[in-house]
Amino acid sequence: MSGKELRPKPRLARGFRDLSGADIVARYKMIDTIREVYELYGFSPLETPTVEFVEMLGKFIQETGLPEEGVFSFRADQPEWLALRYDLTAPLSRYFAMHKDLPRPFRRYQIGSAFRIEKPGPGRFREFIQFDIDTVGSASMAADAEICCALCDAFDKLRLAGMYLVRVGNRRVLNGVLETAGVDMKADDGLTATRVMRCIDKYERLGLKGVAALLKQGRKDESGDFTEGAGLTEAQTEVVTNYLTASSETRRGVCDALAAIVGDSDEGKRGVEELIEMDGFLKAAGYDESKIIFDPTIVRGLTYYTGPVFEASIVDENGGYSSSIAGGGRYDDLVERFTGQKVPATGASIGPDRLLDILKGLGKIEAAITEPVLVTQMDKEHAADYQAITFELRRAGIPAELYLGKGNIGKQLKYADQRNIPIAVIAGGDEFASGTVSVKDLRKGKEVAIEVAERSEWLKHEETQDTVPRSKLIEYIKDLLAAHSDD
RNA sequence: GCUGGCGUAGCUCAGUCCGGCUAGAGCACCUGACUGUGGAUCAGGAGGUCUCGGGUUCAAUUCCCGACGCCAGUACCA
Repeated sequence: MSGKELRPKPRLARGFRDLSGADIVARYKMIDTIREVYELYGFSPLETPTVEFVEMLGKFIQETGLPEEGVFSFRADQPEWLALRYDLTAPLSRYFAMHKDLPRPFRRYQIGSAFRIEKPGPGRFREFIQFDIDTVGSASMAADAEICCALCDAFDKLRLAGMYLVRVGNRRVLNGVLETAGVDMKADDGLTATRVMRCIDKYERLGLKGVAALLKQGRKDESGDFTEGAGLTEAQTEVVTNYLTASSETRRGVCDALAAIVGDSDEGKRGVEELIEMDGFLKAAGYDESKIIFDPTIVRGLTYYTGPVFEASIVDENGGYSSSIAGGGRYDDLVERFTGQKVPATGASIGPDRLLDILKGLGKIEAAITEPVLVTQMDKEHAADYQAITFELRRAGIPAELYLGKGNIGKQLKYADQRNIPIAVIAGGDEFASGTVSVKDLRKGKEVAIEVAERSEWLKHEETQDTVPRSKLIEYIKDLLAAHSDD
């Protein structure tokens, strides 16, 4: 009575959400589908903890000794900073470095939440799931090609065939192009290089002109906010835009076009070579340009990529790329941080939250949850019988629930109605006297209700309920459920 | 982070410009009409520190300042 102002208001921390019922079932279904594909490719599951030392995540600022912004970090019962993982790739590197006896190459898939302190937006949260697949310890382009194929298979299995495209770029090619253009990638700690990546990453949204502006002096957007440019010269910018517009009907054609642009750069030549190799593996595996293409505008914003980079997007009806549903690439330096040894690695990450939104939007996933049969309680003295009926149904494999609240039969049926329960079992004095039970077909009742206005008339509709011998109950309900699933 | 918009019942919102009576509506919820039957209908009920804090005023949900939160755009995102 006095504690009202002490009572906390129920609320959620910014960027977090509750999920329930059908949303979760849909998620499980989607994840299962992808998992089957990954296992078919020979990847096996791995789970790592949600919490890591902030140092393991590489999100630690040397000078200040504090965690970087953007990570959820805290100190619990020890002096060292802990953090919620920021992605699944850094924990994978840690795991690989910790277990020297792992068979190499090490191939795993992992699904789990990652956490980032970022501005939440539509479909963007501070806790989100990632579904990663990686091969650690293989430098072969077959590993990269295979990752792309696995993504395609997963999307196909999710009934997205023909609606997506996996696009592949290569960091080495871009580095080569910049080298040829005379951009000093090592200058100012790679800041210029980073900026160039980020500009190109915005190509889809800003177009060639916007990217060109960003590459040079910078660009003012419509809200008046000025974004600093990468500071390239006119001539250098032209080389980059040339690179971005290199295209061809075939992957091999893109390689040829790129070869002409990278000039004498060894790094660039090697990048083109990698793409040619990938193309060979993809062809041999049977994946043509309808699924996987080469696209120079794919660079990815992250700095750690060292070779091929991938991005899977939904293709809208204008042929544009609307939403990105997976991304990844080769990162040969990530394990080196721990072991000092170069370990080549490549992988990709699907964003299940966004993918699920898309699947729902396209009606590609039915998110129905199985509601149980409800056994209602009418007479207290028959409580044991209701219990018995409920377990009888369960033992027959029929999901069933005994009504555990209080209230008369009307209230119990209302509960069933709200929960979308298909069938209610009703038994009172009449039924017990004659050794029967009544079975109410709530779904049919719902259909009938649409056309009936008068209550008296609605109660007259007797086809929604049947009284059957107790011994026939299971059989009757099974038939009824089967009839439901038919339509 | 920056710019703009918005914070009134569980939800969607009116009222606020131009300060004043008991702050409203729809949906949802609860009770009853209906005794052993969901929906619809009808009648009734409950639910609000009008985001929070300060200021102006006889008087603030309304005007002013600040904080926080939400939405949109933009930036950032190993």
